[in-house]
Order: sequence, then C-alpha cells, then structure tokens
Amino acid sequence: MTERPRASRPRRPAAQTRQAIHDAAHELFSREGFDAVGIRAIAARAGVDAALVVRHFGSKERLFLETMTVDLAAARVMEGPLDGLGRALVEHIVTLPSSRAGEMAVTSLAALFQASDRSEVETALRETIRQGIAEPLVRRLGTEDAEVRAHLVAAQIGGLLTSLHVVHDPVLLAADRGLLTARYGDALQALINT
Amino acid sequence: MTERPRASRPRRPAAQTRQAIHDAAHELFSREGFDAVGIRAIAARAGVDAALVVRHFGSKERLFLETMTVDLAAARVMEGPLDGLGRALVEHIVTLPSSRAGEMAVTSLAALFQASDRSEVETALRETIRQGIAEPLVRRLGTEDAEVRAHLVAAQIGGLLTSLHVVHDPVLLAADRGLLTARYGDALQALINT
DNA sequence: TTACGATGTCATCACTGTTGACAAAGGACC
DNA sequence: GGTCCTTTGTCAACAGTGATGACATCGTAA
Repeated sequence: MTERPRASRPRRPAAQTRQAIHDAAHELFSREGFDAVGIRAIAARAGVDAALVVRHFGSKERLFLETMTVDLAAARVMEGPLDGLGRALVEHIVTLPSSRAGEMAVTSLAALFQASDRSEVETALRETIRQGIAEPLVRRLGTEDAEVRAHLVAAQIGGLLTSLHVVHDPVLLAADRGLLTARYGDALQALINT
Repeated sequence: MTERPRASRPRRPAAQTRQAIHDAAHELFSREGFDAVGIRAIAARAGVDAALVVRHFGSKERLFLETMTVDLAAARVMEGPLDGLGRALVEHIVTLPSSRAGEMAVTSLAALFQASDRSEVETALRETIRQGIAEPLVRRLGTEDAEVRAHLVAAQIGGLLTSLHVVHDPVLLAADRGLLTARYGDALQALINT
C-alpha cells in the first residue's frame, strides 16, 4: 500500500475559512431554505471539506441560526410619530424588499418561519420578533394593555410578511403598493390607537 | 439455505390499510410536523410495512398533503353580518382551537406553513387560504378593491394563526381572549369596512 | 530540531425516502 | 379440483443526509 500524500487545500487562518462557509451558507439558505441545502453543498460552494463546516459551526442548525438571524431593521421606523406608524411600517415592509439589505432580512425571516419546527429556530424567531417589533413598541405605547397590543402588531406584520414571502400570495404580490400600504397600514393603526 | 416462509400480517382490503396509514400520519404530522416524522414511524404506528406507505400514497409529501389539507371551516363565520365580522373571525380562531375539530385544522395549518418550502405544499397552502378565506369574502365585499382587501384579511388572519401556533408567542398565548378578540377583531374590521 | 496546536482530509456511522424483486393469499374461470 | 392473475404484504438494497473520529500535514514556539 503506497501512502499517497493527501492533497490538502492551501492553508489559511480559521477566521477566513469560517467566513467563506458563513457566506456560502447565507447565500444558499436564503435562496433555497433550510432543508433543500445540504452541508456538502455549502462546503463545495465555500471550497472546503464538509467536515470543516461541522467543525466550525457545530451543526447545520447552528450554522443556519448564525447566518440567518438578522434584525428586522424596523427599529428606525418605530421611532417615528405614533399616528402615522401603521402606514409607515407597512410601507417599510412593502418597499424595502427591493433593496439589498431589506431583501436579505425578509428572506431570512421567511426561512426562519419554514425551519421553525426545530425548537431552537422557533426560539430564535420568537426572540427576533420580540426585540425587533414588540419591545420597541411597548415602550412607546405605555397603556395597560400595551404588551398585548404590541404583540398583536407583531402578529399582523408577520402575517403580511409570510403572505408575501412564504405563501407568495399572487394577489398581494401583484397589488399596487400604495393600496396595500393604505389599507393594511390603517388596520395596523387601529391596533396602535388607544 | 432453508426458505423460511415470510410471516405476513393478516390480509385486509386495501381501503382499510390505507385508512390506518392515513390516521397514523395525521396524528404524527399534527403533533410533530413534517420533518420530524419518518415514513417508518408512520408505518410502525399503523402496523404496516414502510413500503406500503409509499405504495398507497406515492410519497411522503403526497401523504402529508392528503392528510393535512383541511378546510378552515371559517366559511360559516364568513356568512355572518359584515359589520361584526372582524371580531367574529378572531373569536372563531381564538376559541375553536380548544375543540377537537378546530385544533386539527389549526395544527394542520401550522404544519403546512412549516413545510411550505416544498413547492407543492406551498401551492396547497395558497389554495387553502384562497378558498377558505379570500374567495368567500370577495363575494361579500363587492367593491373595486375587494380582492386585495380580502387577501389582506387572509394575511392578517394568517398572522394571528402563525403567531399562536407556529411562533408560539407567549404573550398572546397568555393573553385574555376577550382582549385579543376586541383588539385584533377591530383591526380586522378596519380592513373590511369600506 | 523537536514538539505541539491548528487546519484539512477521509472513511464510516446510523438514518432517511424510495424502489423493485419476491412471496403468498384469494378470487375468477375452466 | 386445478390453473391463472390480481391484490396484498415483505424484504433487501440504493443513494442521499448530518455527524463523528481517526489521521495527515502545516506553521511555529520552545
């Protein structure tokens, strides 16, 4: 048995490899979702052995959480005046997806929803919603039932997000954005008004 | 090599076996979701060989669709008077889950959401929403933007359903149902009113 | 030089959904 | 009765998955 030397890829610092895996995973998970993407596919795209993926991130699920958990970036909108807030939030949701950062956040959220049968993913999703939507709003409302109302706002926003990016409702995707903003925004406002 | 005769289970008509598999699948899928349940587990619970599952239903995905696609049974509520409809719908969603039929429909919808990265599941989900919510409502509204508004109603209902049964939002789960019905129902009503 | 930790590779594991070959029971027809 | 054929059930195997652990190799500190 001749001992062929194993042809190793060029060595590099761990952080660099980790980043390559991270980028590949984010790209693939965003496009195709958790289940459709295998560890070996991520490894191939990152130019890396599959075992290295597990070594750096522990498991496929942890890699998913680390790459797909993003803040909704709705915090800025939350700071606006309370009485136009409904429409402002909906407009933010409806218009941002065409920009780069917004699209990523939104597809990430959709992927989170779909992978939410994993309990750790479910926890992350709950946390994202709480921090990104509910909590900033509770501080602004200040009424007794503020917490419930804030979480209902989160629910309603989640409904629009999943309809657009998980269910892919053709009627809503084709609808005029101004109409969407006005109608859904006013309904949202009804939840915010005391 | 002695030819041991294969110990077969008692024979029965195909429809009976099919039903056993169907029941087992519904039970397990409802409790644990699409991914967590394997074909072999369904087969074991039905007292059947795993290959028979595939033989009767074609694939795990088709079995899932056949067992989990249910109508929302919201049709009856949809026929009520238009001006109390928002609260009536929310009350229906919030109270029915404790009954048997309601719980099944709701957990089914949650499982559909989570498995919606499969394109056939996504189609079924879209169809369920259209038939169960959007279409009955469009007929009642009759305005020019009726279709968009009906689909927004569906989105908002979906938001509450996913918050409760997919995300498992603790605040909403613990909240008083009357408060939920009043607040979210009124917001929904804003979408229904012209 | 030696020793060691960091980095990369590979074989292998248990498990999954799915397939096709085979066995055996039950009814149809002569 | 005897001979087919369809129906029903069983089993072994396949390619794919996520994960693990043993091993090779590089770079560097002592």
